Amino acid sequence: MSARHGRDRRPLTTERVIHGAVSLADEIGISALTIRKLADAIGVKPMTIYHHVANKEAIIDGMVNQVFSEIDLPPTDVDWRSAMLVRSHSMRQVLAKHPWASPLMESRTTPGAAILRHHDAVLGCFRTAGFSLEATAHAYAIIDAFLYGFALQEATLPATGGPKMAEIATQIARQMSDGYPHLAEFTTGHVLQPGYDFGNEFHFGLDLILDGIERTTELGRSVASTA
Amino acid sequence: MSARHGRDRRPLTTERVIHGAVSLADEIGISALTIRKLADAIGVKPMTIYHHVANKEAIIDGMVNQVFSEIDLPPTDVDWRSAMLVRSHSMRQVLAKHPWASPLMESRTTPGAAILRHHDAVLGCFRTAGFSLEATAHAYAIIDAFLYGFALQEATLPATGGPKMAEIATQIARQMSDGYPHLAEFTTGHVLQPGYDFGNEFHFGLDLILDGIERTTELGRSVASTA
DNA sequence: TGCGTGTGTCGTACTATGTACGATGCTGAG
DNA sequence: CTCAGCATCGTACATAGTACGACACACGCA
Repeated sequence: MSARHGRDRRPLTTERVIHGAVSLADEIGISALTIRKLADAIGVKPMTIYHHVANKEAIIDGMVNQVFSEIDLPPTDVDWRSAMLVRSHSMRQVLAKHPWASPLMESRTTPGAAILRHHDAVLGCFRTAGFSLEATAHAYAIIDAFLYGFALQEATLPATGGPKMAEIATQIARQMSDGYPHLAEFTTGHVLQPGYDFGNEFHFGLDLILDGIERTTELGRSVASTA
Repeated sequence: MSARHGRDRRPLTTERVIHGAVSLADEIGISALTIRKLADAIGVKPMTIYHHVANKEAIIDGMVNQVFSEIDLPPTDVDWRSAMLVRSHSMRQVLAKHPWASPLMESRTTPGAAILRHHDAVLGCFRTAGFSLEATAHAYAIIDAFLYGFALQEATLPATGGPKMAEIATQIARQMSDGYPHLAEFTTGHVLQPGYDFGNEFHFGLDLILDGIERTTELGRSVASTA
């Protein structure tokens, strides 16, 4: 604890501000992240922070950049599908660790180095595999839409499988049994079942999308259409 | 203008508060939406609002509920794929009209009637088409992940195709031509090309996903695998 | 007709937040 | 030892959400 809040003799750096902000946001959420609490967490007074960042927006920019830096880049020594599996799973993991990040990742107008490096690596993965620019755009757009959207959904789950969720859902289910029959059926018959884990939907969805991309890039090969 | 800010003799209602909040958020963004500005917009003093809603959170809840109510439900008189096309395109349109909504749609812990009705209708669409509960969960999860994620990406585009975007992108491209070669290539060779429109990725992605779902539900039929 | 009652509206004010401004203290070069 | 520069901080202001109580007006009843 004293390490956490203790005064550090070394001068504060921008990195320490950003790292502290990310950690604090992980704990209390981004909406509760205030300059004063952040100052407390890193052991300085509020105004000290402004000697290292221009304003709170710059802190958010730095936080997003750090999140990107935590995502594994697609490996260059395997086929594109394996590479995208690696980076997608890594991205899901990172976004689950920082639930506040998903809505911010795409909304930064001043991207940092880690963001540019990440996008460059993903684009390079597709291009190296022989994707046209258009096919690359298609693939990148749908994969990232899925990743961000899934992270958004996953971020709101109250500790998947927790007992409190079951209790709440049961309560809700009772009220909606008439009026929302399908919702009631789905909740009691699937979501509240013992083995249910929303996270499993990730693998299904990602495989489906990668399958689809693979198919569209195989136009020259002998592939049966679904007609 | 006098209609906009003029005092309305009829008593204020919760609906007027919510509608005003949605309109104002569309104009100035959700982060700039304050109680005082909202009060101005609907022609009352700030504290009057609190006679009709408990707090700002309740306003957000109501706003999300209204957004859901604007989304067309999947029609019940066509096949599931056509029905999902209708509701997906409607959802995309609504989320594009309310760019602030995407991050909030899935984060409400107290869903309103329109939200429940919407989810019930979508679940019913799949169940009526013969989807198992598990297949329904798969389909719903991946489709909504894509819809939310795409809306998130689309929300940040600075007026797709606008001239300002091209200027900015060109400036960025110059700086990143060394260090981010693929990003530079992609930007100048595709994004900045005349006919480019990110919105087109929506149809590609949605079709790919619906194709994939269709395939997984056709296990009994004669479909050639990609082996 | 006059009067209380309740409902919708508002004025004031308190707390929390981002952050501008200038003061203070420490550190290293001469 | 001195002093200049920089990291740190104290104070203060504008704006945010909203608690509390006052006010106005319409309406049922004597």
